[in-house]
Amino acid sequence: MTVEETIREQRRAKLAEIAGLGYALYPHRYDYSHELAALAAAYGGRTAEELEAERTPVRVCGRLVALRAHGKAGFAHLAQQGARLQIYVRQDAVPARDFALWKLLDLGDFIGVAGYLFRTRTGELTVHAETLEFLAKDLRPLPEKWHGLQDVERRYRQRYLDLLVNPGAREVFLRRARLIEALRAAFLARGYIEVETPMMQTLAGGAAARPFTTHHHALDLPLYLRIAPELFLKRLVVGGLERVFEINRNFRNEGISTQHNPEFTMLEFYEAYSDYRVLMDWSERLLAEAAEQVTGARAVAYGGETIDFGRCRRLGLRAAVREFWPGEAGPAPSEEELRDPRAEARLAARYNRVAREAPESRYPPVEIPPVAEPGVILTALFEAIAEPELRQPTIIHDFPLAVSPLAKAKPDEPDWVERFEIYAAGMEIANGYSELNDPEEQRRRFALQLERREGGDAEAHAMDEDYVRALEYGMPPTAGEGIGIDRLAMLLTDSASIRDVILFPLLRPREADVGAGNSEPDDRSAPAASR
RNA sequence: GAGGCGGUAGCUCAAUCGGUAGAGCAUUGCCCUUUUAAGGCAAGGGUUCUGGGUUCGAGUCCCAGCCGCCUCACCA
Repeated sequence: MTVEETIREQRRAKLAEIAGLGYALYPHRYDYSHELAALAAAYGGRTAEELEAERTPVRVCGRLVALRAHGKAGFAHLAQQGARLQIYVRQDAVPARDFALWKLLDLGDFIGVAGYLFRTRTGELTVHAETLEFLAKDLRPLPEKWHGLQDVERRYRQRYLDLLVNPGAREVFLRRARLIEALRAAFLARGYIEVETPMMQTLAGGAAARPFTTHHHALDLPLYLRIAPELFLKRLVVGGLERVFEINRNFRNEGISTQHNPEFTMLEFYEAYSDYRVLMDWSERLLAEAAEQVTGARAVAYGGETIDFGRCRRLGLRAAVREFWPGEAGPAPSEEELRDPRAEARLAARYNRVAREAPESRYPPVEIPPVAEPGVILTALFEAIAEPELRQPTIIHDFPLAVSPLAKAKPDEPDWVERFEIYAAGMEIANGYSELNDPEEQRRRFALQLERREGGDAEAHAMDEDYVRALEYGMPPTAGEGIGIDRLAMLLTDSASIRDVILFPLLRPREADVGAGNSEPDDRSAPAASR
């Protein structure tokens, strides 16, 4: 028998003994007078003398997270909602039955304690127990008490343990919750309404990505998990919901990395009668305020850097290529060169010669297709050269039309669109544009995508006839944007991996864990769905 | 998908050049009525990720596999 099995047997035996004392093993409730945090807030300032004079009666409950028995007495700490409180149990102050229970308690068990407040010799606010209730048993040993749970894999697979023993993990997810709360409040204050659009779609549109496929039995209908809510949200703008936002999951059937999880949370929003300039201004304020509300400051520490959301630089895409052009690849291209679509392949070739020689792949080579629409190669150059260098919050604006099938063209430059992306710490965290609302033009753009799709590009957009029809009913000038919540959460929690800000990131299931947690097989999901 | 690194007791970690797998916490027993990493005495606990191979001898070296992490590719 392993140590763990031994402990489980021992604790089951203790559970039987607890039953023998007459306690319910899984009672239904405990009526407490204070949550632990509230109790500390209310009485944390009282002196020992005041507490002694008041003898304030309290009823508290929580999980035992520290246990120091001293024979005929003992101390323990209860934990509840992240707060801790010490209790003091002595044989001559509690009923004999409760003291027998005390002797049978293990770390991890849940109990309720009624007693009065006092301060110990060392000054700690403590409940002097007068009665104990048994609430629930922990049959398995908790991870070690001061190193916590270090194994990264187990932290992800058994997040409950991570949350239980690593205070930092709890803080990350509290911050994530505060971030979403702050963003939601900001949109509601701006007159937006929150909506939910289909996660299962018959056609996965709104982004360039490979979708997951699924199937509806009753309708015998193949379905895709959405890669973006964009086309549905804009249908709502057509329908007169002129300021809408959605915070929800997108699913993209692509690689996993420190910045990519197959399901991720996106805040996407659209407002009528605005353009991308309005959204650039608004996004800047939104990010600064969110950073401040979540972390207390606009400048946040991230991986040894300080990312200051209080200042957001703006840079054209072409200007960014010029600014970060590697010196080894010769002089940076001129503005005119960058405006010339025919020069793109030549510039990329010049860059690639350096990229291939650069140490440690600092500069990844870019692909140069034999025929490319204007701006495609330039965008690839931008991503290779500039993106990793954009450490401070930066708005990159104006993108090639060829990589933006849903964005409105710039009036003075038909091959370019009114689009921007926001970068911080080398990551793309937002993408917005003036929405294309000309149905004929949209149909042409879809047709171009269709050609690419037929040419083997699995990520090219499909034709969405209903979306074009919606546009034909008329969509006001509109601007829209998506903000990657997970990546923003990474920045605001100083997390190096997206998995650290997603409670249950996707991992390959292990045989021992099949049927548990997020690796649950399909056939077991049916009863849950019918609840 | 490719490359690099890792997997030792329930947890956190050791183990020299290939030579008897250890420690702390946790667990069990005894003592202990103001401790807080409580303390003292004693005890139990190992498929060294899995399967092969080399060797007198493998946690250590070699091969294959599994899982994870990092980098790259794809992407947001």
